[in-house]
Amino acid sequence: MSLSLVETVSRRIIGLTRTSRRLPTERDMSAKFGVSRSVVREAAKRLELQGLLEIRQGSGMTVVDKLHKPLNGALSLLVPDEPQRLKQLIEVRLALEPENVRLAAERATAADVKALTACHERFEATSTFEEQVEADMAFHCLLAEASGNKIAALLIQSLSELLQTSLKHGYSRVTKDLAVADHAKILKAILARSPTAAAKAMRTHLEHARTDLGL
Amino acid sequence: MSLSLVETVSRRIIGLTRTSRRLPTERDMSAKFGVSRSVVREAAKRLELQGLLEIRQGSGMTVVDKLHKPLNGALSLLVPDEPQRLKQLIEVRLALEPENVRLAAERATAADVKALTACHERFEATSTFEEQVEADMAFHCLLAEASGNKIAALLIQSLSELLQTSLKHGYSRVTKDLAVADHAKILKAILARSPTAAAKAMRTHLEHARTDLGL
DNA sequence: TATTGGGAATTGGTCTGACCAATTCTCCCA
DNA sequence: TGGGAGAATTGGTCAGACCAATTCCCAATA
Repeated sequence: MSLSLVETVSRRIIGLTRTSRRLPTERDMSAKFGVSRSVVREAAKRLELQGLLEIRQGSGMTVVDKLHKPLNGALSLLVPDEPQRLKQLIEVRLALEPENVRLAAERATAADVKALTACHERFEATSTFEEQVEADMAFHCLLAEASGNKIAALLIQSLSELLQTSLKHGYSRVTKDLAVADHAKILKAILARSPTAAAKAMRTHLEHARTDLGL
Repeated sequence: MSLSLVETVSRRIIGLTRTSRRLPTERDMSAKFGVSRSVVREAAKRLELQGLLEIRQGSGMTVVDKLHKPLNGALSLLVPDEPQRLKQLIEVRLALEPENVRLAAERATAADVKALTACHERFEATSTFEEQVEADMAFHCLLAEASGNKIAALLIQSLSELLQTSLKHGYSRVTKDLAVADHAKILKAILARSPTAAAKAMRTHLEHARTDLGL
């Protein structure tokens, strides 16, 4: 069973994404690969759905790195009900994130720590709810990156985006200061290279978040 | 900003997937929706990539329920190196699965328990490595289902399939009996409605698995 | 000289119809 | 009744035309 043309062209386009932020046009790639424009379209659309490209009519194709996007789509389809999805998202984070920060306490690089610290300071300075959610989620994503586990990082990125989307509908934060304090404890534990303290602080933080959201 | 035709047709096709296991042909849907065949193709291809359809040349389109597939694809692209991916998969499972079985101990239905028991017995009866891996992974997927958290279930399904794919390359099991005993302990803890014991048993099991794989 | 607006060019989105490749169905023969 | 061959069906690819969104370029005005 040989590869379909679309699959073959998809792989060739992935090769192109490795060397340039902008891709040739559909027509150019069609000529270059010796296939019809519809095959190029299908291949490109596949890569768009996989989070590797962004395609704009009249503008062309940009290479992006959003491999978590497919999971966003899948989870939205899986649990269409938003409150229910929010509840399950929190549960999964309660599983994943303590372990992430435990690993982060062991593995975080100087660059990780620097990014986390900067993000934490940014969070402290936020004023609108939207800014708070964004900075909060960004901190969590950086923690997952610091774990050194790419799969965990992708999962958290997806979960965080879905959470952000859900939180845009009908929620408000009354306890930002508590979250800031929680994050500080997590960061402190990581700086101290104390996995157990980091995991404990994260559990506490997520339970606070769960309470905050009335779940 | 209005929906593209492809997006609109995708949604209409999703509607069709709710009522039938087989879909009309591209040509039929093209006529029915009043759009060109290429739009129907793109819409159908999107749903295929999302794990909702299987499309066969000459045969047509079958509705499936494989929402975890997009994540499989994403993770394969994210961590192309198989040993590295295996390592990270185990780490993520070490985070997710103890929490899954903790919830399962609280929430498992009679049907969950029945399915787990049957799966466990099937695992005991396996002889080839391939059968063992399949039954092992099936047990884990059922545990995640029993947690009542659909998101967790999807994640475990994806991780399990990727694990299975990886294990097809150059691994062999020398400690099936240990795995069977581990599973029995997990099942027993769930039957006893003991979340703490279940989580502990799962951690032990996964550490055994990690050792087994030499990671 | 710099900025803005309008029109042309470019790029993706959709359409149509033709033809190719894989699967299924039907009919006929042993 | 079962198997094989050919026809029909279904998805995969091609080519070219046209539509819709964006970018680019040039000219006019401040």
